[in-house]
Amino acid sequence: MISGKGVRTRMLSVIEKVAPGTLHILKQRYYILNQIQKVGPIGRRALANRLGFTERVLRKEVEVLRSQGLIKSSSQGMECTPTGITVFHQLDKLMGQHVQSQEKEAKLANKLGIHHCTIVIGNADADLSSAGDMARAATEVLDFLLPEGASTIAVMGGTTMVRVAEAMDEQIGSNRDLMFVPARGGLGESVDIQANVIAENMAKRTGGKSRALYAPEHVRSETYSLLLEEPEIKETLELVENASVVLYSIGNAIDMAERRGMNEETLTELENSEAVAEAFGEFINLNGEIVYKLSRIGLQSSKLPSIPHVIAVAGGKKKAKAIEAHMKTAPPHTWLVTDEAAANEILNGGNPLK
Amino acid sequence: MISGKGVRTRMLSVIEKVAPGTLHILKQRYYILNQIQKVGPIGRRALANRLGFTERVLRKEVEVLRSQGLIKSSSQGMECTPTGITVFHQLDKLMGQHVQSQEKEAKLANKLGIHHCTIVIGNADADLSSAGDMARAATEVLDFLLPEGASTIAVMGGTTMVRVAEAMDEQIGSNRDLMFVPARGGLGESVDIQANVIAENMAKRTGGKSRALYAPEHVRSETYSLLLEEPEIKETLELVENASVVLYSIGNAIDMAERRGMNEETLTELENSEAVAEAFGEFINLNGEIVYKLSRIGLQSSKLPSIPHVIAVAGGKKKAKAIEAHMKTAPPHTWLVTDEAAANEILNGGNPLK
DNA sequence: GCAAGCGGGTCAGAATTCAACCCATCAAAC
DNA sequence: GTTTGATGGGTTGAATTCTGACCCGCTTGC
Repeated sequence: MISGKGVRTRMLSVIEKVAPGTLHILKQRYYILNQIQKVGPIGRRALANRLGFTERVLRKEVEVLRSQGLIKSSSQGMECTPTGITVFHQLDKLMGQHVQSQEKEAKLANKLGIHHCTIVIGNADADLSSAGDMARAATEVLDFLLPEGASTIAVMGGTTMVRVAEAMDEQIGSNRDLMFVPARGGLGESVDIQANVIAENMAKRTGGKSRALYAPEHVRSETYSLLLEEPEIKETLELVENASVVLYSIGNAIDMAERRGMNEETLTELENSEAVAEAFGEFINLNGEIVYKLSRIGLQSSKLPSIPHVIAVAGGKKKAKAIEAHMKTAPPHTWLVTDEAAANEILNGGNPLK
Repeated sequence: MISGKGVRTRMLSVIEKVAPGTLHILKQRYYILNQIQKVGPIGRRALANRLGFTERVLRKEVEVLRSQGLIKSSSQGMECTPTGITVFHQLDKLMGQHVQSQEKEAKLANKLGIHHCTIVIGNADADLSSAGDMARAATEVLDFLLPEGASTIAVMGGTTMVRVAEAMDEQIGSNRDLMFVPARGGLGESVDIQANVIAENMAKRTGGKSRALYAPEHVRSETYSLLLEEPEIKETLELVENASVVLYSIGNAIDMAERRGMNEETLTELENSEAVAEAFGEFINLNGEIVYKLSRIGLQSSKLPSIPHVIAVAGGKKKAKAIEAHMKTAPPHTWLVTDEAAANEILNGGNPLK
């Protein structure tokens, strides 16, 4: 028998699939109703500041809510009507797990210019449990976004992704026909954290299939074009381009460069160009500009906008700058899974009280 | 225990309340997916014609659906992906009763420039049962739109509204605190079909409250302003202006004029000005322009855009022209409840095959 | 009385939507 | 083999909406 919670979750999932962005709108208005109800009569500017919205955006939302008779305005500020309170409670049940840290998630998503983010408790730098929590949260997001039937999921490598793979189980694969493919060729990492291995591991855990993508890192351009014509590689690359989800992590530029054993010269180059973040083998500076690129085979970050679902997993205070930089180039529908330490750092320089 | 259907209905209702317009979007895409799946590979123009959308609008919708991986395009046209079929079936369960006549409702709503309409089987001119069906459909729409808690409903008079009142029961009133008010003062009708009586009847049937609005029809302007200051009238009028729903019917201009015993002179005037429809005591021509107005006390049609929910009930082949004319001035969020005879007449001059 | 905070108004530029085209291409009919 | 019709996709300009940055009059609490 289907539980009420199951019905609701599945239902929102379908709606988000058919009308992408609805969940975003519902979340925003949920946060607004929640705050208005909790903080009592409050003004537009104060509320906008609280939720990290601009005044004008919040104003438009508020106008809708008022036209629906959910809130009313007076000279003291805005407050919920009885109808508004009732609707809020229903909405509360409806949204369930999708609104946890609530205001903080809204503020963070807003600041980063993306629609959704999930914040788990802790600091991935310090305690291992929050890394596991992020991984679990990532699989929940995946479970929410994926429809029944066949889907292709492009995955990247890295230690974070290893954890995500470990958090997966046959629940994800039930009623689904999943194909995991590495989003990029080898990036010089050690074997156990390579995308190939992770894709295979995910497939094993969820009862799905996987493909490998073996492509040497440094090749001359003639070899490169020949490689792309290899049937096996070509097929896999097509799968990657048409994937319905891409699952990846964001790293610190210097850490990643070292882990990948890049030479002294390149390291200096990266430092000079002020690279702070790495994702998809691309090193970017604080402005989100690509300053160095590894391996041209596989998914480029420029292709992300055309992938239906994009899930980024990264946490820990030390990764805050990298996340912030990366999100400047990420498409708005990117779903970030992070932890409180990173969130606080991004929002207000690490001060959780502000 | 809450049935699955109940959960779904209530849930969509909450979503529509918080994010008005969502249901409209879901419906549109439901119709599109439905057609694409049923008719097989089909082109943009052919599909747009089928559903009564303009090509450009359908194109935007289709682009969203494709970006979500629900449909794919080839030189033969568009068709559903396996994912799309699965999602459609889920959406089908989800929408349930909200999509009955499907394509026809979409076409009609589109042609009239409104978001929703409900079409019941039959011809209200010929058989009485479809008048009852419309009334029942209207109460269902009301049940869907109304939140829990307190709401004010402004109602008009007329035989159609009498039927709507008869279709109401305590189900509508459960968990709700309803107040029915006449939207307008007396319009010269016989007592049993006056808004006052209908409001009282609705209140009785749903366990709610009602207010009366007694205001003479023809008054000099001094008397008029004095009347508006009468506490009892003033209060009721404020309730009307702040109503969350207005429920009314549309009539044929000449029929209504006769029923209200208007004099020969005025009748001639109406004929000369080519009045075809009447609603809210306002007579309008084919272009939706007001050519004559009864009673200036109460809700004006110009105030409709600011009322959260607007439900119009009118059917029968003879009312087609009136409905069409009236909808030219009605706000887009008006929800029309009509019958097949009127719908066919409006869509293609009465030919149901076209 | 006064300042702070409130809702609401305004206005220009950016972004998006929409209609009305045209075009190369493909498939089926001739 | 050619023609014809329908396909998806591109483009352009008008209309609309969104959004940011203001200002204003008002109420409220000090």
